[in-house]
Amino acid sequence: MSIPSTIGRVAKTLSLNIETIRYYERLGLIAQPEKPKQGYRVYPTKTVQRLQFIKRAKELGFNLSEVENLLQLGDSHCEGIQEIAESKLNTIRLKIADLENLKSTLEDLTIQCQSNPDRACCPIVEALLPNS
Amino acid sequence: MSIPSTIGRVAKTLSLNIETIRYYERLGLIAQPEKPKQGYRVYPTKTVQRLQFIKRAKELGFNLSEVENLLQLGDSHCEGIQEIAESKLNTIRLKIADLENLKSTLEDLTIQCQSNPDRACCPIVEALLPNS
DNA sequence: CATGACTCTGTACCTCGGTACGGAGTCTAG
DNA sequence: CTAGACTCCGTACCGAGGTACAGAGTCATG
Repeated sequence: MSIPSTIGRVAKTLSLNIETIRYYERLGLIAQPEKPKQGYRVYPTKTVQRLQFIKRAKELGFNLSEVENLLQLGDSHCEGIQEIAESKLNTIRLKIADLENLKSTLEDLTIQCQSNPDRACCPIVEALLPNS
Repeated sequence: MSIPSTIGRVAKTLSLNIETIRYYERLGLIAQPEKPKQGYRVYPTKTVQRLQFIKRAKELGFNLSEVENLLQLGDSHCEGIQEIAESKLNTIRLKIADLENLKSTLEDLTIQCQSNPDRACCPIVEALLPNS
């Protein structure tokens, strides 16, 4: 028999807090797993993967309700998925474009900084604002 | 004489809450403006731009202490700026790369979805996880 | 000069995303 | 069989980022 995936083990392998896992369960982001051994949660691989996905999505800056939406993509049966995915994609594209803007502004800025003869000035706020 | 930029007007033009502006002042993100007219804050253009910048940066997913760092770029005098800017640039580049990953995964996914003959399945969680 | 709109300061309160803790039961290695 | 580690549930608490008063003063318009 393989060692059972109890909450502590899952938490350790995913680098999540035990309480966080239970918190996600309370929120309904993951299902409560079977609790055969006198009430201890034992997690199936699917749920562990789901937790892993939640973690990854959060690191990318999605909040928990957005994560919930993303997970719906996997839960539903190819119906209405197109729209959810497309709108999520648009959000992502916009975010990338904005970040690209900010990136090139900052790049220009550091170049200006490097070739700056006097060490006063650095009109950065002025440089950043025209983008918006 | 032009109409004075009181807090309410600034809030309205930037779509910020009045309390939020005062909150940023408490945090030191913006300076307390002159208060000539019997104690009413009157905002110079610089501060309004600064607020605009804060808002923009926040929309891009920076938290307030990161925003503070970004603002330091504009406040300081070309000393030590290079390092701050470079590290901020790296953060941004990583964030963009991550989002690009997620984007292409989602794009593949929707294509798979479109060409899916039966409307069951949609193995999205499985599709997303291999990236991590 | 009064009425309504605006602002002031200070403090209390709210949501989100967790985190910690108490008190009890369970499991396991020696 | 017992000590220590793990888990259960419920509730309380935390930090970040605001948001909402209350009670008082100010300004602008008829």
